[in-house]
Amino acid sequence: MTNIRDIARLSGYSVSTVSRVINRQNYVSEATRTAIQKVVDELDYVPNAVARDLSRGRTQNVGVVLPHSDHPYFTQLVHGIMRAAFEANYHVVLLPSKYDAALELQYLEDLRQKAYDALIFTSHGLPLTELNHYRRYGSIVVCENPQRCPIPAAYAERQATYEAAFNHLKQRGANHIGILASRDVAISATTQAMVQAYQTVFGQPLAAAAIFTGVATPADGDRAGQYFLTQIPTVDAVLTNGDDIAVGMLRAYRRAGVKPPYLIGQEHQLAGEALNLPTIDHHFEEVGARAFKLAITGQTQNVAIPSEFLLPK
Amino acid sequence: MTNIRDIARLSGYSVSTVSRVINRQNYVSEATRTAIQKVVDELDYVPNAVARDLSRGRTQNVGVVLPHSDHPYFTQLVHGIMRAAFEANYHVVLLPSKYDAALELQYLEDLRQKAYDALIFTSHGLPLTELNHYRRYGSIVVCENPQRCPIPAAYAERQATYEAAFNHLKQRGANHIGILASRDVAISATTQAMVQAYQTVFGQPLAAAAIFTGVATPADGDRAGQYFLTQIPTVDAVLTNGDDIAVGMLRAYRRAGVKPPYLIGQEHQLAGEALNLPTIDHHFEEVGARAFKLAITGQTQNVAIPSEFLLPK
DNA sequence: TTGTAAGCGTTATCAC
DNA sequence: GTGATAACGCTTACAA
Repeated sequence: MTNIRDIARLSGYSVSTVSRVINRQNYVSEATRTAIQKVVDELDYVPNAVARDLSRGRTQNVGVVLPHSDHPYFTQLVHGIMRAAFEANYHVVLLPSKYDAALELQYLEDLRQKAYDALIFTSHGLPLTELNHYRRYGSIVVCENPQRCPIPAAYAERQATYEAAFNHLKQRGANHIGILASRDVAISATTQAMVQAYQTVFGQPLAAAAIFTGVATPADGDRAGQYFLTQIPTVDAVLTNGDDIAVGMLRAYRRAGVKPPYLIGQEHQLAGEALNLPTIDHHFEEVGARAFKLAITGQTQNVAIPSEFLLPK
Repeated sequence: MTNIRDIARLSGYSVSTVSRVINRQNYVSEATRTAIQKVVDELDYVPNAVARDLSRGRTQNVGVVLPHSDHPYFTQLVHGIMRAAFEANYHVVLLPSKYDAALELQYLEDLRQKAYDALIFTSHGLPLTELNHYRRYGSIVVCENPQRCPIPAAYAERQATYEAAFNHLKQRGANHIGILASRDVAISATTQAMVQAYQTVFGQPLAAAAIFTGVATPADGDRAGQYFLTQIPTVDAVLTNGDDIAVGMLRAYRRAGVKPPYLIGQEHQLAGEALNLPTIDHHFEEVGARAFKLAITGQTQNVAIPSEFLLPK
């Protein structure tokens, strides 16, 4: 592989002059520039990107940790991150984690090894304090409300919107409500927000049996439907964790020939619109863009983006 | 920043011995290993990832060029690529292109500069011959049928499936058919496949007016609906380029209070299932995984994955 | 305007 | 088992 020293030797100039030419800097005479460019062209030379990164001490890479890549939460977030990263001349590296603590730790170690300038956790299994500990090695941003933990964060402000959704159900006269969630209330801030909003609106805690967790795909929604059909048939309204998931749930009721409960979706996907479901738009693209900006500015700051409760048109 | 030479100096051993310790290699005495490890721990030392990449001459990065990241074709493809990349210990770098030739060229130049070990084009604006030209600098794979161009490719074999779809329409007695496409028939192999399938099934070319292009989002589907409503009201069946897009198109008819034509979707999304639309599953995840494998093995080979025409259950 | 030389932090080869 | 030293390929003070 031909390198900058080869060009220097063959052109008869020094390495630094060659460097100036390939980086289009000043202080090079036109004649010199032409002579060096000629050799560059002849040898089909280009500078090595990795050597540049090493020399500069940064990569312009931002790692994005994703538990899974097939959920709208993550695709929307990634989309927002990419838009902002592109504008700032950064590259987005996708890091699948499956909520595996060992993997998450590996990515933190990669940050420490300067493989990325910053790391964005769209979600995570490790405790926030653990993530926070790695901030000494590089910028880290999470996409959730970090509460008392002083770590940079951009996230959807869900509480008020969940309350609006439950108020909507209350006004419709729903009196036995279920919710669907991705992860258990003990470990997920999102699930906590839903449960908390229920309590605020209805003045009493949500029964544990009314919370169906482990839901990430339409097929899970179907399972949830079967659960409510058989275990809690009196449920008359369900706040699901995705329009797609609501559709999966409806499938179970349709199969059973039973009138489904009133469903509210999330993520503002098309499947919901097709069925005229109310939904919640969390504006995750905006969240992603803001997360990226925090990541490269390195400010310890929290940005909350308000969600929106949407009734079908 | 503490580096391997610091560790060598402080531990009293040489750089090479330190290197052996941090890379867990043999030929190091237990005592030496312990002594060096102690200094490593004290100084909180980790090797620099970029320096390693430079020294090794490769990055374990694969770049994935995406015209846009919000279309199911791309998300499914990326998902498949990520799965395969993860298994092979590669990292996926997302490269947005918007079909911009200058950007695509930039990414090819990045490959040439060894920023990536390989590049996957999920779609592209540049001619295949141009991409092929850059293969001398690194592995390149496209996700379409490259026809006569000898470039590695993994793609969905659509022709037979489009024919199945048109045959389905024929049997239902449809006699005025429209199609929706992302890009013009002149530049898109996908659009060509649809048009060609129509001709094969119906024995005559599809009228140019029956092809509505520039469709990528549900809103575009809505526009397409308005077009057919006002310009070609006799259309009684449309092969759309996405379930989501079909839903957008239905919206236009619903607004106008007009019975919509019979719609076929694509991508096997949930929106289609909600409305009982027939659809086409192109198995893009599998395509992505195969594309990745071609990318790292470097074989000049074409892999065609058959699509599937699906009637609603 | 150009050149020298010291980084950047590893890995790999070969000698001892 | 261990160590010198040469790559890897570039950027950037600083000197001339």
